[in-house]
Amino acid sequence: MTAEPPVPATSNTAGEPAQRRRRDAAETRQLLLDAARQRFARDGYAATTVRDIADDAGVNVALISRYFTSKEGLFEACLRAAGDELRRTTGQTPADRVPEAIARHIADLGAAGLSSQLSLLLRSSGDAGADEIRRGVLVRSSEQLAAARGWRPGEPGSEQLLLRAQMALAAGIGVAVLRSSIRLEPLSSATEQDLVGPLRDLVDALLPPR
Amino acid sequence: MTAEPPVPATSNTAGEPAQRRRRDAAETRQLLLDAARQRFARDGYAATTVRDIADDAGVNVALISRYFTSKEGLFEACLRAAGDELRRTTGQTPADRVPEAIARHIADLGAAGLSSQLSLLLRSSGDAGADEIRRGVLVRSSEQLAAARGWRPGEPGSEQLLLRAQMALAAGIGVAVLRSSIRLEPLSSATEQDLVGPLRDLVDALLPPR
DNA sequence: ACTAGATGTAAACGTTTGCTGACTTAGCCA
DNA sequence: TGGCTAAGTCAGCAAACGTTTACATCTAGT
Repeated sequence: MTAEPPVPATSNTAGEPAQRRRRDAAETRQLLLDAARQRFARDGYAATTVRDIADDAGVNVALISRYFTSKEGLFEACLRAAGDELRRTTGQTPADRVPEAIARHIADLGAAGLSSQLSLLLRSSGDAGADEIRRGVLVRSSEQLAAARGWRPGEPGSEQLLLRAQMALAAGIGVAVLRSSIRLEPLSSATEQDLVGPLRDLVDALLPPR
Repeated sequence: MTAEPPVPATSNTAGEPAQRRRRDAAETRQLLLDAARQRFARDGYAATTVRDIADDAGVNVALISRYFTSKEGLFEACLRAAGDELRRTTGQTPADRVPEAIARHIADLGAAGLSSQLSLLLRSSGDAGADEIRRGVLVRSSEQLAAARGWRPGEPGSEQLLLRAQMALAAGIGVAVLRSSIRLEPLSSATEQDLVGPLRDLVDALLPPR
């Protein structure tokens, strides 16, 4: 679980460390982020304890407070990371490739956990600050999604387009949760190839290509 | 666990009580169910305390243990109620009216809380029993949804249809949560009329009418 | 009217939670 | 090599949690 073989101190100047340094604040931070994202996405905020996260990361509990101030702070950091990831997808993807990109996100159940980053956006912490971050992430992503199909801010009559983009986003997130958290079969065992077809139909129906 | 809830023992012949009887086990049970459903759907299982629920219902905390054995038992009861409601929709609705039915569920943010019953299906309690109930509800509902478009159990090649039905269900639940729990605008303020069009496009794209 | 049992109340129990402060250890440079 | 600081450890606190226990009060049947 945790026992890492002792590693001699390396005077690594530039190269990425092949082995983990025994004390490395940046890496510890990242370990906590990864563990927290998975736990929060799968079990929700309130059901996850800081001791769970610390154990998963193989790190002492007190370091959560040190690096992220509080459990809330850790959650917000996870949310920001998921937001960056999602915005990268909805922003940098050509309009006709969006279904494939969403399918790739949803399908990735692995340790990288793109799917869990999606599920995270559905989890609430009860904290106003975190809720605002999540809402911002979702608004920006849906706006980027809508913009690819012709939506422009304030333009009359294009409000419908934003609404439809948010529904597409909701659909993607719903599928991700039912897959990775609820583990509904056969949805849970479906491969990326199984998902991309229906997702294309779904996205094209909600946001018709111009 | 053996404790069965005490029988209501109301000798009410026919007429519904115009005013609440000062002591009425059946009504107290229902008050707890309603309050719990809303709380669980909006805040999740772990974030909801039994004291919250009891206060919302205007009832003493200890009565949760009396009528539902435990917090878990109350959650399972909520899930069963939501399952009955959902099965009624997916089962009794003509195939071409499914989008309207889903839209009606999602749109209903009121006290009746059809929307919260949908959101509830996305919430996990961490308990194996509750998870099994929820999975059963979702499986049966998606099977009914798929059957309306030609799916038959075990029929080769129709597995795709079940997968698509589950994705449609996931989409509906995702929209419900983003609306009622996350309160994402403009999705949250959209009316039933705003929702039914996109939902029809979505359902028809995933499950083409035969 | 009386009583037994159903219904509701109040207070506390033991556990788990997030978080903190004092402490120890490792890494780095003079 | 010493020593200073960053990084990590440890034990424990106060609050909140679900649940239980002992008690009070209402209702229905006789």
